[in-house]
Amino acid sequence: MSDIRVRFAPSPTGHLHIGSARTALFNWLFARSQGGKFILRIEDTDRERSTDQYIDGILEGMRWMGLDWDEGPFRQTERIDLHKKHIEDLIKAGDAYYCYCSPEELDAHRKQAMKDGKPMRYNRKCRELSNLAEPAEPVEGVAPVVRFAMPLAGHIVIDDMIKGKVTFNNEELDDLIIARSDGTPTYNLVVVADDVDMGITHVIRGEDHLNNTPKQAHIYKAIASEPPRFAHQSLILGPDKGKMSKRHGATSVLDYRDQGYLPSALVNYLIRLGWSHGDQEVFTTEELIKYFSMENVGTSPSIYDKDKLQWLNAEHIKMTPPEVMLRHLTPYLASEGTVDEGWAPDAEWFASALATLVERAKDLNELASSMRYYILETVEFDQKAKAKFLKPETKELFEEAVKELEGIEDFTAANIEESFKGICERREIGLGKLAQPVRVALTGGTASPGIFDVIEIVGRERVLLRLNKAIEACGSSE
RNA sequence: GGUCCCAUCGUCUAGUGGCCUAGGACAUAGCCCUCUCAAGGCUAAGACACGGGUUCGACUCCCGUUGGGAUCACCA
Repeated sequence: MSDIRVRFAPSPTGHLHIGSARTALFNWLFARSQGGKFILRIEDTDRERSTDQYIDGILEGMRWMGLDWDEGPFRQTERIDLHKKHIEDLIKAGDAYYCYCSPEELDAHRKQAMKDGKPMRYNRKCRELSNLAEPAEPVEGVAPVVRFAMPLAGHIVIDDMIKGKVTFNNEELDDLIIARSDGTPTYNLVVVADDVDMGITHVIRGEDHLNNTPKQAHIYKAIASEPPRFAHQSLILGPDKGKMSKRHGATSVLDYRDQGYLPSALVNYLIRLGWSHGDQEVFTTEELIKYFSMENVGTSPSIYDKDKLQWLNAEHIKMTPPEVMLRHLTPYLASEGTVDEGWAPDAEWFASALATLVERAKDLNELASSMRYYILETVEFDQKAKAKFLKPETKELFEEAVKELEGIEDFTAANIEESFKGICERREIGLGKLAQPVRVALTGGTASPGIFDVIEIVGRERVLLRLNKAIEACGSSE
């Protein structure tokens, strides 16, 4: 056990984005590998855009990925009194001041600064007016915001666990708003206050927050606390090196679930984007916990590569034990109505059926649809396959196969193979001439696991039933 | 534009001054295996952005250039 405490703090203004999920994962792994605590906090201070529906989605996504939290979920909006107290204290201490500048005024300043090629910072008009000791003269009819008074000179060094030492000049830092004119606190105050209050020791987040860090570090100091350690991970980019967006693939974690990805595969992929352990590519989540270390986190942004994710998914499908796979696969089967949620097949049968399928499935949707011909009573023929293989002249072949299969004593793949090879020898045809039509008869299509395995797994009774249906489908020669 | 970050095959990366003729993986191409589809095996092609230093010696350290990214809200 250690005193390490990290947090994941999503804002519920959208789905659990793949990039946020990666941040959550880094935090979670750091906590789990160091014996620390992982805390979930919902940053819902943006009342306009936050919804409970998004919160539910985020929690669902995290549960699906297996990112369990030790404390929370806390909601920032429930902690608003604490935040307000901090703001009052800051004002009293002279670290913050009221600002009566109107949004229009500010906007005009920004535009002018942009035009002049100057930094777009607040001009600190009200700070000078208030001289920090006394509040600025209230302006009639204007509800003020509260700004944090940044140091005007000197510099601050952030010793980032990933990026190393990053230096910022204090004069570059803006007097950011910590309370809106309606009195509600804003993000930069709230994160710091909550992180202090929750005893967060390490802040691991996306690189897009790096520029906020010096400002927050000063707020930490002002509310009498040492800043935590920071670790800023690089971002995930789309294939065009721009921001990862829907054009590049799914951005919501739950979409990956729906597309048939195994959570362990997504986790594996996401962590390998910017972290490595020698030449190893495939990791179980347990291995990740064992090997994860901040030192091996990369510094450069990485591009999302769907192909590699897909490959990893296939690898994870191959290595997931049957009993775990059953749990993951059932919802996909159930959504097609193939089985119901409580499906409990014979464990041995399921394991051998799965073993034949696992080598050829890229995702769980594919796996489920192949599984159907093992589960259902009969199959529907693919029209093209039927036209090509279920011909009148095939009838006779099927009839012989039926007779042979009826005669096999021990209905195993090996015996079935022997018997089928006998048919082919007698008829002087290649195995393919027999296997393909039978494959269509049993699976409905032209691609499947080895035909002898299929026959064994489907079982004699259903095989004969389907073969006879196929004979009917062959029609008669005319 | 200011500030900050980043820079090895198309992509993810190994590499911490000599082990580098730069390794692995995905993707690509060819071959093998084969009852279909996969999986698998083998092989091929493919990178240190550029320019200066430092050093006996730079992919590795320093500086600059170029290129990419992030950020600059009464959003988080």
